[in-house]
Amino acid sequence: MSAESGSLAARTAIRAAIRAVPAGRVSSYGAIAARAGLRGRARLAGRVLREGATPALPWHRVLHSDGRLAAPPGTALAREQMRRLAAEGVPVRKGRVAREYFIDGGDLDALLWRG
DNA sequence: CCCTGGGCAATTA
DNA sequence: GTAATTGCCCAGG
Repeated sequence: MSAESGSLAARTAIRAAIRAVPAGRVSSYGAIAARAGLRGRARLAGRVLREGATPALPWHRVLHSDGRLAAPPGTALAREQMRRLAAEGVPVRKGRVAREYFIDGGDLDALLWRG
């Protein structure tokens, strides 16, 4: 059975994974997708955030594996993301967040942050 | 140590 | 076939 049989199920799992990220911590698309059981579908996670961004969905806690913001600097979106992260105690320097703030420790191999 | 550029692999709508 | 809020590699300064 292909896990993609239900894109809806995949999106639901991704949303749950994002909501599982506590304030003051961030995660990457890859980690979110893996956490949702969709290892290797980081892109799907990004699309879910972009298409299904809801107030209850902490999209601002999802960044690139490098720690950079998902949106390019200069955009209202990036500004909002940096602003929210800083409000939670996550300093953003040059549109980038320190790896120590990543819930996965900065390694997709060591993710399993499902604690 | 930090940053920039370009390219490639895989998946979904 | 195209585009997308990806991830990782290499090289240079």
